[in-house]
Amino acid sequence: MNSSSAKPRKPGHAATLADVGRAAGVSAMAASAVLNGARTSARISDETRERILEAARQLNYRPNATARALTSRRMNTLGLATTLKREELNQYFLEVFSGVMEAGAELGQNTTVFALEDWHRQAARIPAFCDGRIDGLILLAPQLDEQEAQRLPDHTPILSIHSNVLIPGVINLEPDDEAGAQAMVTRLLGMGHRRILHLAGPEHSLGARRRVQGYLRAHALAGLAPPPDYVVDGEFTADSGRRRLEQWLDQHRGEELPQAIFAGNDSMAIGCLDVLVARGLQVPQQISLVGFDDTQLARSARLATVRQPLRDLGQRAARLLVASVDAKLGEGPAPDITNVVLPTELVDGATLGAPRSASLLIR
Amino acid sequence: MNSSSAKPRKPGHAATLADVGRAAGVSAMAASAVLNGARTSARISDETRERILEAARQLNYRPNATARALTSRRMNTLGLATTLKREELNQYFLEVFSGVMEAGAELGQNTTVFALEDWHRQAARIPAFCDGRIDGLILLAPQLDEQEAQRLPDHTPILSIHSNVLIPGVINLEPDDEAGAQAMVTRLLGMGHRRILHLAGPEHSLGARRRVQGYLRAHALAGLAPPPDYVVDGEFTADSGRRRLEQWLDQHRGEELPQAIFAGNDSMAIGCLDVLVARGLQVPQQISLVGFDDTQLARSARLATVRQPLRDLGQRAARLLVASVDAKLGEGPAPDITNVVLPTELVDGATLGAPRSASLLIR
DNA sequence: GTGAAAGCGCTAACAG
DNA sequence: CTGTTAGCGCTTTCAC
Repeated sequence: MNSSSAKPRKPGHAATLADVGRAAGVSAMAASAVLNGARTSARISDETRERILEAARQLNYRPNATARALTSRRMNTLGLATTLKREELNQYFLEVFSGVMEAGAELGQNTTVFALEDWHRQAARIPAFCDGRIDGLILLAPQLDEQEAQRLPDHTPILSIHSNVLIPGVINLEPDDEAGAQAMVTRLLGMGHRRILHLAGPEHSLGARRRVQGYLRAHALAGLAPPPDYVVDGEFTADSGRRRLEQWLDQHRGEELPQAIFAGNDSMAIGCLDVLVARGLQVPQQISLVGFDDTQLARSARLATVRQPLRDLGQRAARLLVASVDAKLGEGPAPDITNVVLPTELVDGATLGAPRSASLLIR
Repeated sequence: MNSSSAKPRKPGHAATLADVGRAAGVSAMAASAVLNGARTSARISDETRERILEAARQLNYRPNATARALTSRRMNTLGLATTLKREELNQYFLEVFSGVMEAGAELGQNTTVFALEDWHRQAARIPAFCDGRIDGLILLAPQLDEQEAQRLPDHTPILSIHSNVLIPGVINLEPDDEAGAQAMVTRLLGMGHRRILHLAGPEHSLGARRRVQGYLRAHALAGLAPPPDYVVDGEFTADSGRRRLEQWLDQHRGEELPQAIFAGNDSMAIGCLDVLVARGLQVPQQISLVGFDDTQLARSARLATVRQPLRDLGQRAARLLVASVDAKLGEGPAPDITNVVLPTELVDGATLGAPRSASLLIR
């Protein structure tokens, strides 16, 4: 047996454990024991161990992750499922993703992203993600109905962020949408704003609905009622913000211009800003504009907004999910949490000012 | 043998091929053949096939990706390695990533992201990514020296975007940095700007250096020379843009204010904008500001910038990489491309205007 | 101290 | 047409 010559593999093949063993003149599992620092390795002679380590170094040995996963039932990879539109980058995703990556990396986890075009249309793809390539799955702002939620696989730990429905057995993390919206609108009202247009997110988004509730409650608590038709549904994208505001302004031509716009999220606010600038309206002198989320867009546009702790949400999600995975593999206690609601806070910006005193009509 | 009863597995285990076979009263490989639609399956009786399909449906069978990968040597997953700073989200990454996801998804590929803190310090981690969990790796704006490049594993196809060095055997995609910078500066000069401060990216970034070259060449071609100390190195982050500009302005107090700032990328430009606004300077009436990249930040801040086709870069990367993977597995020809340079284009914005006529001193 | 054997879930190449 | 066998690379258990 040519056990001495470490035969060079043609490029295209990684060295295997057997290769290392062969090169070191030992069995593959002796190599395995040494390279894993397993307790078995204590019972291997120092000389042999050295030879094995040297051979591994020479051959540039890297354990194959898929083979390892097959036995350990673990890939050390987290999945993050989200909708990513072709047209517009999702800043909300980027913030959460970055938190997941960060906390995941600290726990030795990689992150794989699954992009869905639409939760309802593609819900059937979710079980396919849980085919062993990831150990746990984070659903980012999923919109599933009861039925779809029931069909989620139960052999892979799942966690949702900002979910539309509470899914049994699935931890959910979310910001306090209603309180955040209420605080922002209360602030606007406190500054004297009375005609506050709310460009809301989509009808089917629970978070969007809660922000509307906050908007309404702030008014109610102040003993006020928003003007009629002052809540408009949109899509959580800049393009939607742009189009909906245009449309609304066209429909309300000749009426008094709102004193402020409270957009359902930062992207929509950016879309609104485009429209206002295009119409030559001065922000915030003639009209104030605030968003929701506190993504980087808000910071770059100097937008006043409601901060939700997106990065923190992502970090917590990763940590809780890893704990769930550990628990499933019998390596720790399962997190005894089901639903976490994180607080929001108001963020100042250049787009928020006192309401104008003069009357200004939409044209 | 209790071959008839599909014994319900305790949750926590996915159904295996053997389970399906057992439930259908056939062998695992009969099940495999049917479920893969392999040509072998043509030779299985319709009745058996039905039973197998039914059992699979009942058990909610999903083939295990890691087991499959072990034989097929393919995970259908692309890796994307990048630096992600804790403090600041990388918009450049988001754009490219989104292109990779998009084109990858069309080819049935998932995307796993690997975050490095620093290319040099963590270059040694790269081979570990290529341990079978991904089929090919994209290096996003890597900064490797010759030695580190040599140590890249050769058993996994690798492709770089905007690489610092041309790595043998690694396809590289990049924008035409120099031409883009030159075009922008030529435009500024054409509008009458003469004192154009260039806040460049880091010294060790080839892209940043090329942008400086473009800046200088534009001047040279116009028969002009930039004022002394008008090229300043920075870090490609908003924070760096902020700090470096502050610093520079402090050092040049009492001198004439630049007429324009050409930032090395959009993030830096946003940082500059913060400083200018904080100092009460009007953009673009008193000073123009332009960036580079055309990320979403530019759009939200209405920043004039140089567009590099980041998304397209990502898409091409994914397609070329998949082709390389196919080729490696003997399923197609290898792409015969080594280096692709994509054109840039100028993007208008609200931060670019004619140079002020009045003199204005830094204070 | 070290090696042999079995198995993770799947597929491919054979026999029956 | 169907079942058996072997093996992908690794780990774990158990003899030696």
